[in-house]
This record gives sequence, structure tokens and C-alpha cells, in this order.
Amino acid sequence: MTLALPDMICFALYSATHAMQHVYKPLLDDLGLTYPQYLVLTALWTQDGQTVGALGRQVQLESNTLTPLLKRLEERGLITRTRSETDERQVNITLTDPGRTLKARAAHIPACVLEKSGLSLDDLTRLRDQITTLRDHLRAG
Amino acid sequence: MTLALPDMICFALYSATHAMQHVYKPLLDDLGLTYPQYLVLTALWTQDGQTVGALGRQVQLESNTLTPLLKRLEERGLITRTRSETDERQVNITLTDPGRTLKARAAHIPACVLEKSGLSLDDLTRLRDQITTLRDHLRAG
DNA sequence: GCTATATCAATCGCATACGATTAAATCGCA
DNA sequence: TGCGATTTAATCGTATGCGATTGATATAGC
Repeated sequence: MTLALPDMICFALYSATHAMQHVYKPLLDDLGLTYPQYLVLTALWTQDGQTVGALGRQVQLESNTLTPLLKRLEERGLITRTRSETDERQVNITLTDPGRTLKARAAHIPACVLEKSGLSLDDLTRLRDQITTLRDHLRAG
Repeated sequence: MTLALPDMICFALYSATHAMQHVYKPLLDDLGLTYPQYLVLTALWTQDGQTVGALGRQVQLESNTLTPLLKRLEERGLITRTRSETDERQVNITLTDPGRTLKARAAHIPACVLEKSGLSLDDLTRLRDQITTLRDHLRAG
């Protein structure tokens, strides 16, 4: 492990993440979404009505980042934020009709990214699993 | 390619990058550096005296991000920023003595990260090369 | 029941990221 | 040579990220 950028796994991840977001940018611009907003909506499309904390555990963000992001999504009319009745500390995030409708307009994005990646679906899946394993090791260590 | 967070290669990269920065955080706190500042210094430790543009091409950042970051490194006395004499548009970034000295104090970091990754050096190297290949495909596409 | 503790979202401050624009300097080409 | 196009860094505005703190609510233990 030398101390040079091209040799560093951290820089490979860092620059690949940026390159990935660059690929997503024009696709998300069509939906008027930023990349983290897209991740949050993806979590909600899978399971609606989650609390801020539950969303944060999925996308790996804290309330200090999520709260402003969710307020922007609420201003755009894609979600609603309501205090939980059973536990007033929690805030439930629920998709609006436009928020739900957006899922269909995002459905083509994964295929676009697969195509841009220049890899086969099998190779990309294997790579994803290896990166996920590394991430879990890093979190655990 | 489904539209769910755990299945998305982009989210694997995104969350692994965050996990990696979380591992670096305490190591870089000891040096008083942020993660992008560390990347910039790493590039300078390999080759001193680069222009803002050359640094940006390496760490994949534009002057809009680099200029404030470099000003902070200059305030901390780690680098100097001087207009090029041959081309007044360019600004040369040069390490100061403290900036050079910091390299030795950062030398142990790669081994720490390797250990936290839970992977062998061979596995990590292979994974790094695959991620780099993906990044280059994404940039090219 | 009552209080110390814990949990949850929000807020604040600072440092990235990045699109768009600007200003200065250099280059290209007639 | 001269002038429009290009390059380079800086600036501006918006949106993350994140450490630290705060305020409100819920829980646990006595």
C-alpha cells in the first residue's frame, strides 16, 4: 500500500462515486432530483411511510443532512412530513401522488447506468457484492 | 437491475465511500486534515509544484472546489499559492516544510485502512483495479 | 410517580461538490 | 500585428455531509 492516488482503494471508490454521479446527473435532471434525493425516494418507493431515522439507516445519513433534504422534497410536493401520533419524537415520511408517480419515470435509469458501465450485468453484480462486502467490513471494523 | 437500494451498484459505491471516509476520519483528525485535503496533499507528496488545474485533474475536482480548499491549506501553512511567472493564468501549488513533513506522519494510514478492510492486500488490489476500470468506463461513456 | 437517562428530529457551523458565470491572460489565425 | 476564441483560476449560489448541540418526548429504575 503506497501513498499515491492511483494505488489507493479509497481514491478508486471516491473517484468512481463521482463518475457514477456524473452519469446519473442528466438522468436525474429530467426528474428535477439530486442524487441523494433520488436515493431517499428509492427507499420510499420500496417502503413508504418510514420515519426519518429509518430512512437515515438505509441511505446512511443523519437527521442533520436528511431534515433539510426532506424539507426540499416536501416543498416540491413529493412527500409529506407528519409527526407520529404514537411517538411525538418521530416524523413519518409519506409519498404524495406525484412522489409515487415519479417511480415510473425513474424506471429506465438502472438500464441506462448498466449500459454506461461497459460491464455485463453479471460482472456488475459481482462487483457490487464485493464493494458491499468491503463496506460492511469497514463499518464493522 | 431493480430499483432498490441494496441492488444498486451506485449505492454500493456511495455507501462504501462514506464507510471509507469514516475509517479515515480519526486518522486524519490526528493530522488536522479533511479527506479531500488529504487527497490533494497526497498528489503533492508524489509531485510537488503542480498547478491548480493539474491537481484538479488528479483528484477530479474543479477550481470552484479546489480554490477554497487550497486557501485553507495555505492558511494552515502547509502549501503556498503563487502565480506562475511564465503563464499568469496559472497558480502553482508548492508544499512548505511543514507540508512536506506531514507525509511521514501519514505514512501509517494505508496499513491501518488495509487492516480495517478485512481483506487481503491481493483481494483489495484486485477490487481496486475493478473499481478503477468501472470508473474509466463511466467517464468514457 | 418521579427523576435521570435515552432517543429522535432539528439546528448550527464548517467544508466539500458542482453548475454557471466572470475576469484575466494566452493563443490562433488571418 | 491584431482580435476573437480558448484557457485558467476565481466567484457565486445551491445542495449535500457531518460533528456538536439543543429541545421535546419517551423510557427505565427506584
